[in-house]
Amino acid sequence: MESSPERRLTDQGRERKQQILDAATVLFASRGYQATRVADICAEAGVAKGLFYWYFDSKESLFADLIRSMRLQLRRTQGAAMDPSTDPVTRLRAGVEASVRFMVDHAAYFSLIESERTDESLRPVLSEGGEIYAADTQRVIVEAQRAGLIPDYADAQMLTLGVIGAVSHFCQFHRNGRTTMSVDELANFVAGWTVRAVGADDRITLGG
Amino acid sequence: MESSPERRLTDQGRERKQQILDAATVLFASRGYQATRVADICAEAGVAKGLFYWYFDSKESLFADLIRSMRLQLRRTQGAAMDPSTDPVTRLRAGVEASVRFMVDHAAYFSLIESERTDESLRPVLSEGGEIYAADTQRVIVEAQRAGLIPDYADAQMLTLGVIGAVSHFCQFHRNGRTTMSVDELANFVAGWTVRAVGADDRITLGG
Amino acid sequence: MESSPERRLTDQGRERKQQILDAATVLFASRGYQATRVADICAEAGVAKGLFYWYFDSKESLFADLIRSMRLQLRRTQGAAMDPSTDPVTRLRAGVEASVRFMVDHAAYFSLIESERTDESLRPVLSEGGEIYAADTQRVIVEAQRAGLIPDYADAQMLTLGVIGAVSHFCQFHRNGRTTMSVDELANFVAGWTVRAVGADDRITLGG
Amino acid sequence: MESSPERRLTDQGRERKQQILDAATVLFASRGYQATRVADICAEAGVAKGLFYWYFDSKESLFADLIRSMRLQLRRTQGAAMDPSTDPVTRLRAGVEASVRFMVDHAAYFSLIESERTDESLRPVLSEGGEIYAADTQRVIVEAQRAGLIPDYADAQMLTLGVIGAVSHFCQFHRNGRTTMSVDELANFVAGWTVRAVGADDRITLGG
DNA sequence: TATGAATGAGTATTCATTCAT
DNA sequence: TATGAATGAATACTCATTCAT
Repeated sequence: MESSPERRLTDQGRERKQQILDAATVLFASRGYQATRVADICAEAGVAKGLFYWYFDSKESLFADLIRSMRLQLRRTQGAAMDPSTDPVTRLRAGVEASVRFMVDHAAYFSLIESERTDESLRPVLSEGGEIYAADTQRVIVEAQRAGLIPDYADAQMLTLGVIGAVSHFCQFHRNGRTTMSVDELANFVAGWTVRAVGADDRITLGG
Repeated sequence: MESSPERRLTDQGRERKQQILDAATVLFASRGYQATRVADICAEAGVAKGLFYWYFDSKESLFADLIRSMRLQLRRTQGAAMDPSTDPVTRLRAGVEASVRFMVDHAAYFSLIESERTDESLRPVLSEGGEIYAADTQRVIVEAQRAGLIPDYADAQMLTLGVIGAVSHFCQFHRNGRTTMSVDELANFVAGWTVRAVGADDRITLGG
Repeated sequence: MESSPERRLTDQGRERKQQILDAATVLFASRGYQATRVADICAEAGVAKGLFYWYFDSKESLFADLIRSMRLQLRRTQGAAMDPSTDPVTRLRAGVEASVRFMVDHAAYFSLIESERTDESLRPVLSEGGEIYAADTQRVIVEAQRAGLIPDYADAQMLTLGVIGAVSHFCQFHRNGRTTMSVDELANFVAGWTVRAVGADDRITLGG
Repeated sequence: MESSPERRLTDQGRERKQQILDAATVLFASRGYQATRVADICAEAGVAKGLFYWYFDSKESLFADLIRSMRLQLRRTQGAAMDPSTDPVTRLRAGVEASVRFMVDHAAYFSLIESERTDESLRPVLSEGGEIYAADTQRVIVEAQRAGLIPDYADAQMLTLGVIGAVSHFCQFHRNGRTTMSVDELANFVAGWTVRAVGADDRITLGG
């Protein structure tokens, strides 16, 4: 459960750790969590198997590290995109677009997150940080509802889940080559899709 | 790849096979495919380990059987719900509602399908029948676009992917206890969500 | 260890048993004892798996039956070929030739016997009847020694082992396609080989 | 097919590998290849089961290693015994004697090689190096024929097969306790047997 | 820090044999 | 006699993790 041994790492140490993280990222993304062996990761990273456990407590904890770091970046990116001076729907749209761009760029990580959901041992790790990432989205939806820009089809939480799910799903499709849209087109399409789905008047934001 | 040994099953045989399938369903759903041992399935079904291989070629082939059967039922259920005498958007709405109801009833199976996507060995099995199920949905969307009930935000395939993804996603949320909606409320909500998302005028169908 | 259940077989029963024996013969010879499954034998014989155990106690006992029957036939054939009115070396030669002919005709069985020698479970079965078959050979060698036709290079038992080994070995080579000799040439060659090896004057018997 | 993972072994590593090889040798020889479990080998060697696969790719590959090494040694031993300055028949005799001595000393290995011939999976391994070992024997036989020391009863290849077969057969008998000859007696006897069998004048070499 | 040898629990599948019908 | 469903012991191989150096 715990991520990694608390160690003061030298510069070389940080580098080594990153090598291992990078190797794991590539392999997890292409083969999945289960099918990726610790031995593979070490081989890919060019380090001995024993060293893995100097930097990480376990394969699972490495995975958790990866997920956490990715979610954090996603949240930052999304947050940065939502200009507080704009109206909530515009912010929702901007957040979705930024999320799509980020997810597509880091498609490998996110397909992982989505795919390993029923792995019993990973469930805690995976469900852990979801809410944090969702918080910003939910906030704009609540604001939009208060401002009367979104009807009360459902409570904000449900709409938030829908938005996040849609972003993730469409990015998966893109990753799997099931659409030929460019990233820009995709971002725009998904933003439109979610804005309409939550019940905001599409034209308002388009015209804005 | 192949499902199961070709055998003429007696009534008792069919029953036994079903026992094993049922046991597998329960366990796969709660633990995932990987974490479920053939031995567990047999214990749960109350049969000897060897008998598993009398009815199935492998753990994987049983899983494939399960998926195939579930997809078939889903398609039938959805198809039956779409009254051809109604307009496309109404049919879309009806299909989505039926899908939601069915998926929630069989949540265990579908969480599996969604979750095991990166398991290398299962990828072929899982991607195999996806398109078939999507066909009916895509058809109504195309019709709706031709009838001018849905704008050309995107091509029908992309919208179809979105609809299916939304249904599946919301059902997952329900299964995970992340919403307190009743099934009826959920079905209605998801139908509204998708109809709005594809760009249909929500009121038309609501008023119909 | 015991061969088969003592049963009074009907005509049909005897036929069925023979079907199974025939099937086993073919399969044992081509795949070896271990690699031949009881299920394979039954499939080849066209009977249900359960029936096997009506006619035989076990896979091993069937094998024992096969071996015994083959050895018996070999001994009869060899015995018939050794004309008691001729001198011992001539008889040896005749016996070897007959053995070679028989073994080559039934190469499949004998390669089995030779090959499964270290299979722990088969050792008793396989070593059981060897002496019986050797007895006739040993007798002529003893006679030949007494008659001064063979020097005392070694005791008769050792020479007998050598003769039998040679017959079996050369027949294996023939079976494996390692010689292009015809059966007649082979029989003649092996007879010459053994007669010389035991130390008999080759010319005597050739001229006889 | 391949023997073992390519690894640079430390001294300790070589030792460990040898421990496992030794254990396997003993067990294969007494129980046969099939009946010997990897777990048995490891227990006998006093190492954990997993370590087996650090040094060997599979049970089969270990067996192949064993066979190859033994054949190589046999050939060297035999070759060293055949003094090139002597006549071919003397060399044949010397080679046979050396082979017998070596085989009796390493009876365990060779009974294996002879016995596992029909094991489907081992056939390639077993037939692989047979010819190499035979080459030296065949050479002296050809020379002897050219020198007129051996009549043309048969082509050299057939005679070679016979010689090798005889050596192997008699050594089996010795191993099985079917003769009470000492190793020296056995070596001398088998040499005489083969030299006579190929048709060389026994006395020439005895007098030499 | 770094290595790689060592550990051992864990698992899908096979197959001779038994048994109810 | 005949069937084929049911049993369960047996086994090679994997891989996360630990440890001596």
